[in-house]
Amino acid sequence: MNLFTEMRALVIDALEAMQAEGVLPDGLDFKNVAVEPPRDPLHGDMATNAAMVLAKPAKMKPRDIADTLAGKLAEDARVEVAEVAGPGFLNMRLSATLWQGVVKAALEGGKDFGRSDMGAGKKVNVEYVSANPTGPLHVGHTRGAVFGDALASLLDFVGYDVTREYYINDGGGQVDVLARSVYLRYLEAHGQDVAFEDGTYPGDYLVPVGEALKDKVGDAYVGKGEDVWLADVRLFATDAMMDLIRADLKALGVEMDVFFSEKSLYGTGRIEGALESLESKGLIYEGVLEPPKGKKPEDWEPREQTLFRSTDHGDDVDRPVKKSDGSWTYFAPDIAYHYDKVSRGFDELIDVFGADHGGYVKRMKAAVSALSDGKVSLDIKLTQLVKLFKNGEPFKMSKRAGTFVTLRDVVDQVGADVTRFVMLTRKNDAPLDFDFDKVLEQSKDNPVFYVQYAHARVCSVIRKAEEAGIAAGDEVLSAADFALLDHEAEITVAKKIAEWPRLVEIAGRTNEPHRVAFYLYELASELHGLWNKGNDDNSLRFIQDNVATSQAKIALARSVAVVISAGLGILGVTPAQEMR
RNA sequence: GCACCUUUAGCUCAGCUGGAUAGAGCGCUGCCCUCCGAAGGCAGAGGCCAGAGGUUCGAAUCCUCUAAGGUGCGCCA
Repeated sequence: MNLFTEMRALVIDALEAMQAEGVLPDGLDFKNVAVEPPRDPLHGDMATNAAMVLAKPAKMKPRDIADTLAGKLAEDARVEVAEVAGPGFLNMRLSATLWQGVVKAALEGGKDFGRSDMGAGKKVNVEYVSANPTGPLHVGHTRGAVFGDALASLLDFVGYDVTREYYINDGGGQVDVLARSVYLRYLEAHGQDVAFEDGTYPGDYLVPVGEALKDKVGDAYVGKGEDVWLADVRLFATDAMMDLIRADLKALGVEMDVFFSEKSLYGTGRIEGALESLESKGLIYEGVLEPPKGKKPEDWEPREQTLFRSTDHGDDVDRPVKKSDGSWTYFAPDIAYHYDKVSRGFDELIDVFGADHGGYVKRMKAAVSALSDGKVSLDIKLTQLVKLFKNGEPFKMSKRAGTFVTLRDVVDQVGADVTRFVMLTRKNDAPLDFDFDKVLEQSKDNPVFYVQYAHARVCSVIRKAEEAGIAAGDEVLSAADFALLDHEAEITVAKKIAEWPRLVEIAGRTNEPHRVAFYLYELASELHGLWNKGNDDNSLRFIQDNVATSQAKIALARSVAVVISAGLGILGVTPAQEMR
């Protein structure tokens, strides 16, 4: 139930009636007619731009349209006042009954209040994290993980059929490096002194992997050449790393539906198949690329390569799919992977990358556009850097100094809930400051606390009410006499709740889960505001002498908690029952 | 050199995919607690929405150009 779409329908009905009466000409396009909350609440509860949008095509003055429309709208019981203002805005003030009904709807809807069928069950694939399986996840991955996961939940909430997916880069050279590094740890486990040279991973996290390898194969690989052990150790090591990564993700509350292995594309004809598809469209050719201007690599030599004509689909230059020695570039399996996603019947694809992969956006979009003949859309969301702080001081990460911060470090120190919420308090493409101390602060400065506190306060009210012998279960509350919620301050809160169904649709349409976090902050602020008014005005306190009045007021508070809980659910955060 | 992202109050950031007098928190100024709901509350000051053009009834939002910062740019994935 979205009150704004409901009222928009009413406006459209009225406009059509005006057409039937000959007041408005036929053949008008109502697409741009919007019903929105006005910026200034003094203007009313909802405003429509209908008169201004239609003035030109109808060859009429905005005010003439608006006057007639206002008269029609005022006939509806839900509309208290409809008046024309400014350049032709039509402001509506809606009846208290309508807002009181929102409270009831929220209570009855529970965690599903605001759920939408906007996505119409379309299949969408959200790919995120996709970190190389060479070590534990770090802070940058954490943001991508939280963002992707919240986005997936959000899309589910607005009616998409969502698949959460992780692409394992286990096909390239870096897993050989991993295997060699594990081999060194393996030798170490056998008591040998080893040196970690450039091009190996010296991290401690491989020590147990080396030991586990020793447990598995004994000394079979000691003193042997790579031809004997590399393939086996590579598999062993990537499996171990994926176990580690899966555990890291789980600690953060992220669970994938699909782990897709890059390796599975090799030697199975799948890369060839994807490229054949492009070739059949005439998008593959042999050619020589121009060197990048300005900054010319010193060892640049023109050479002929197999190229993908991505410029036909919006890219700036064509991209190589084969190296000069004939092997695939990293882009080729990427194409094959997205071809696979298209083949699996997804209507929409979303990739979540770190901002350092911004350069791949156009070529991936070009590939998906070419592979699906423009039928499947690909949206790529880039997550910007996370800057770490401790006590307000920048915290520099350095692998050598041992101050490299992993996902696990963050979750262990501040918890998954706080981590997730904070990571969503910025737009994905804006840099994020993360201060280990501030995020745990229990004050109004801290949005995590502020929202959690609002939820906890409601829980506390309900506990107190029940102690006082007032029934306050959801079933009882949904049957409360909502007409008792007649104070302006209470209606204001109800109006904020009414925005929730609209908000999630906007957030879903723009693929921006941070909007949920900001909304929750505003909603929490409304509750705290009402609470504070109770300090001055006893009649605004939730628990009153009269049971029916109490139940109505508690129902309002509870409806706030319900929406906070649903919102936090989308963000993957557990609502707090009490603050400790 | 090119592409993408960013630029909004002193600071950190929202801003509904074009709407009315651009918002929030912090900070600042001034009020408000003997107690019953102050881990606070109320009020106020603070803006050339980086700059310049354009599109239209209407622009922080869309287009072009410029400036500053960031990320990338063929045998690394």
